[in-house]
Amino acid sequence: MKIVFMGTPEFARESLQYLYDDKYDIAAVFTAIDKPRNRGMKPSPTPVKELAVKNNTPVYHPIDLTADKIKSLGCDLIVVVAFGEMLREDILLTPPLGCINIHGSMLPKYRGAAPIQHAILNGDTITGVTAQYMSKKMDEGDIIHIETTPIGDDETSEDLFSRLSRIGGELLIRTVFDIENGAAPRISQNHADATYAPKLTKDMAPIDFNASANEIKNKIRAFVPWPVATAPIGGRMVKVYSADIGEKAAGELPGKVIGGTDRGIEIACKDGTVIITRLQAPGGKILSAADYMRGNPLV
RNA sequence: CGCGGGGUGGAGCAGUCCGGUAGCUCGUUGGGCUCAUAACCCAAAGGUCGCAGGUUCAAAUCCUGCCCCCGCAA
Repeated sequence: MKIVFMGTPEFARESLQYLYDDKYDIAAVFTAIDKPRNRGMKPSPTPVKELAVKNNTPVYHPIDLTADKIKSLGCDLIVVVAFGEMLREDILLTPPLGCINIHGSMLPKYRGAAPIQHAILNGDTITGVTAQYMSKKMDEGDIIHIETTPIGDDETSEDLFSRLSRIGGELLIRTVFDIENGAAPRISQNHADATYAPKLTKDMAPIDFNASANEIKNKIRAFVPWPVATAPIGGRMVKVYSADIGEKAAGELPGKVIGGTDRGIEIACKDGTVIITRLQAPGGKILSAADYMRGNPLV
């Protein structure tokens, strides 16, 4: 079983690690080009590239991605996990066993770039990982397996990412095994139930306090570790990393900083209050609300 | 050489522009008050002001070099 793996971020790295651990023959890895990242903006390799190099696997970039190239690699199967590039149809048709993808939601829910964040943003209590055969259109392929998992009340996208990346890795192994043995199901999606999960952007970060406490808390959880929800406190925008729902009834003007308690910084919203418990001032570290309040004004 | 913010008792910050005995909130320790308290009152301890060099009668503060942390990019 010879596999070509395509992926870019941490989430994909985990899946690739599972393939290595199970001794699959990785003919080549495709990943995004080294991009300027981190402080200093120096070009650095993607997590997938780092792992591939460590395992002496040839690394290619999207510019090398042609059907001829895939043919020359002689692979049986292409595995795509969070690659960030669409595959053209001629490439999809090249490997004898097809192209499969691991997606961070229960398809057809949350097709698109940010399924994990949107599941939390919407307050879902369950999500999952889908293994699908890839089709021409994004995340519309036939489903092979779905593995579900509950979402915790205080779980952030960061937490869920790390859990789903492991679940995804295990699911991938199971899926590849089934394909190898001709036992993989193929269930077409019910397109009428499809929802979409577009990429989050920075301009979505400011919290709208005219929303309910529940919606605000979900947004805060969904936006960690990026782009991180923001709120105006003490005359500047601070990043909010966690919050609880207050008990007070509605009444104050939404967005008004009511005050600080031992639990955190309480801010009015549409149907009550939210209590910010961890936050980060511009240029500063992430602090508990109690630490923050010792040296920073609330108004 | 990409851009910007920051490093000050245990925690979070002010003071730096305009050099002149290091301050605030909290914590810690001791004492007091109280039926009682994480509340209140009194007191105390605790700091090479990131590191090194320079200027100066005098440097947290001005100059030079370095280290570390945070944000911008996804």
